[in-house]
Amino acid sequence: MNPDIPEKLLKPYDPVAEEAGIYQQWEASGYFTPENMIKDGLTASDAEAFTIVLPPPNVTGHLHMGHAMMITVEDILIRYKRMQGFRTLWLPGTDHAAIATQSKVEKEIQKAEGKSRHDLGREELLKRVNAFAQDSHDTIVNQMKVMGASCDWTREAFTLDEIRTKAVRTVFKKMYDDGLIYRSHKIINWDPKGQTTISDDEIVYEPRKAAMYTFKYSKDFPIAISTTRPETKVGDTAVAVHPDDTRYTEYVGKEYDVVFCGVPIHIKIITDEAVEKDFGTGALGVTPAHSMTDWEIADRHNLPRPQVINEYAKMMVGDERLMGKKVLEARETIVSWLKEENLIEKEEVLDQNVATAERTGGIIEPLPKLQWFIDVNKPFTLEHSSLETIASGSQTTLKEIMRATVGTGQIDIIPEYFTKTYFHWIDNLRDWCISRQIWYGHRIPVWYKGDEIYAGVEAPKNDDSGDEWKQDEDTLDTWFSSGMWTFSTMGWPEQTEDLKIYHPTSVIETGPDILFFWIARMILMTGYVLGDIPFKTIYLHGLVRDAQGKKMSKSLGNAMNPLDIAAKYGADAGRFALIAGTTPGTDSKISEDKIKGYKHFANKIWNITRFVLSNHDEGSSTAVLTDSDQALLDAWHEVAQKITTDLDAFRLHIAAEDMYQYIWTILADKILEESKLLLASDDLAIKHSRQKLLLTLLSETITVLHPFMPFVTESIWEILPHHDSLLMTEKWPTS
RNA sequence: GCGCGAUUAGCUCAGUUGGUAGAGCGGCGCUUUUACACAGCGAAGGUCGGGGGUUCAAGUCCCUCAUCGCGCACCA
Repeated sequence: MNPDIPEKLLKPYDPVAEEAGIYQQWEASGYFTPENMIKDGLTASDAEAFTIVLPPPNVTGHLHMGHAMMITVEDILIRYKRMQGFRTLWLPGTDHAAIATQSKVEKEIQKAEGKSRHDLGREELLKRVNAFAQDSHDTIVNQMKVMGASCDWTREAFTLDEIRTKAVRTVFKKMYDDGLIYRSHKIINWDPKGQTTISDDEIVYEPRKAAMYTFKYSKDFPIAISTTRPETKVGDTAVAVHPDDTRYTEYVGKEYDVVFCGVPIHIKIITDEAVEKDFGTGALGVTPAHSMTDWEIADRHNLPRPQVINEYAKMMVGDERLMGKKVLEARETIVSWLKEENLIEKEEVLDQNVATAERTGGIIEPLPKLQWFIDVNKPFTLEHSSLETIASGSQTTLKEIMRATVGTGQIDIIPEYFTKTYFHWIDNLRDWCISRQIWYGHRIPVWYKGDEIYAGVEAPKNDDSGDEWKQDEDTLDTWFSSGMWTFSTMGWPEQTEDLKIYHPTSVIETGPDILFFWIARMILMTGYVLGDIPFKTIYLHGLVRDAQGKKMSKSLGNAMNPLDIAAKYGADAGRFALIAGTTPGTDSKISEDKIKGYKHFANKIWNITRFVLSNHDEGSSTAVLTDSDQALLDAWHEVAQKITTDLDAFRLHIAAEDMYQYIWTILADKILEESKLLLASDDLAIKHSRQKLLLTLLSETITVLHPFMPFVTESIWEILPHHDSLLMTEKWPTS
């Protein structure tokens, strides 16, 4: 045995013993920061930039396998491009995640101390949330390092820090001045559990059985209506029928006064296209204040919109039977009243989707409220535009910006078929409600004094009049600040070098579940603020499911922690398992068996190294390859070229598979096996040629494998002869 | 209701522009041979969901049906 072989190479590969030390070396080198690569001549100073901003994980706890997938894909792309000589920046950060974080902390406090946020007060609650967020942040950063993420930690950002706050306020003011942000009293999605408004996208529909009652408001009322929510009927101001529905023509335009369970209501019979003739009786009891569709009908017919349900989902009209009752109790009361009065014509059970709040699970109660909105359809002038289909100085809308940039070659979505889903969403997009009645987040930068309103980056100065400016109590939807992530992370509104060099970013990589929440909003924000795209390619990975195909979740107890995987099988094995056999946009299953298989792969490479090094002679370095050895090297180069092509086309899974195949079945099973004979040859030319070939193949294969399995490859690199530098900064072997 | 995806070996999945079906895991048999039993060698295993069409040629393109999943809309 060659005496130069390090002790550790004689044993099976031990990832746990290697990985932490390797990461420290990388970090200490400073080469995650592209400027340091340039300073040391490892990247050309005029190299083209390649940038990814990390989708900031929510500071709500720790990372799960979905994050692990995201980090793996991004780190592969980043390490690949860095080795190819690009000026490569991976910019990390975390998201304060407003409602998600606050509701999590509120739950914990409620559980541990039995206190609500109102018992604590704004200041104390924020203190607690901040402490929790800091804790989560530290956990998350540690997890990312364990996974080998080569991000530039010197540039780390937080959606709620000082620089990002300035960016948020600057954009808010600009939109406000352009009339794109407006305050209006209109119907919104109210979450009675979280005591806040939420946007349409934060609603999750849950299928349920519901009783639908068909009845008349009173014995004398001519038309029967159907509803699953009789308690809202005290807020009705009209009955609408389809204009083509001849059954009710004689009543259209007439008005009726009735007393409905003690509440006097005034009903006008109207026609509206929104009504479906075939549903129920074909007549719709219009409750403007508590139904989105009905609100719009009321708009068209100028109907009154009395609010009858309050923010606690309790009745706010009627006598003692209704007033102050929860909606479900009120429903029972009204149903029994209808029965007593003999007004019910039909009672049936139907399937219905109940709107619930994504974060709290509360049942959404649509009600009118004074809130802030972004107008997605209002024309404005886009002063400076780099967008291909919108000229500088021309009129456009936010919706148009979102539409014009995708699918035109400026922004590509991978997989491509998600482009359709994206457009479908835009077609149905309504104004975006951005105010939230929670405390953790960016407070709305608007101040009030009497009838005066001031929107600005800083609070207005108080004068001597004694009246003080008061800031709006609400905070902004968390996606308002994450929508600015690609440029707020680079220091905007300052005109920084980073913005010039690294923006627009190259790739955004995330799950399809936040295509609308986040991706679309980044396109909106960046188009509006910079007149540019935020990224060129959207890479959507699929959901990571457990071995049975179930969604991983804490409550199911099937969640895997990336840290446990790394401790058991090594981060490399976990990374490889997340890529191999998966395809963008498609859900994948992962099991410990699969990960174990790739731990074996890491060990295989380790053993190949042992064989190559223990058969190596220094004298071989100047050897000339024999024709057959040269042919083997050429064959590898073809494989490497194909892997390069696949990486460029974001076919990471194919590249990974080819790498695995080549190393195991070609390099180990064939080349190493036949080498045993050749290395025993007395012909030094043959022997040295083979030695040189083996060392070359080993160096080059671990170089190409490095983006996928950075730890084991770096570990091997440092024990190969003549290598003082880090593999991480090595040049990619193909053009 | 509209749209999107999936359906390939026992299991998990690849298969880029149409050119004689692939991998991993598992199972089976053999092998302790200058790396590796976290291994090697070998064989087995698929009418690529059903049906129809285009083509010299279809897992791949078109139509249709079925099952599963997802998104959007409706949700009176």
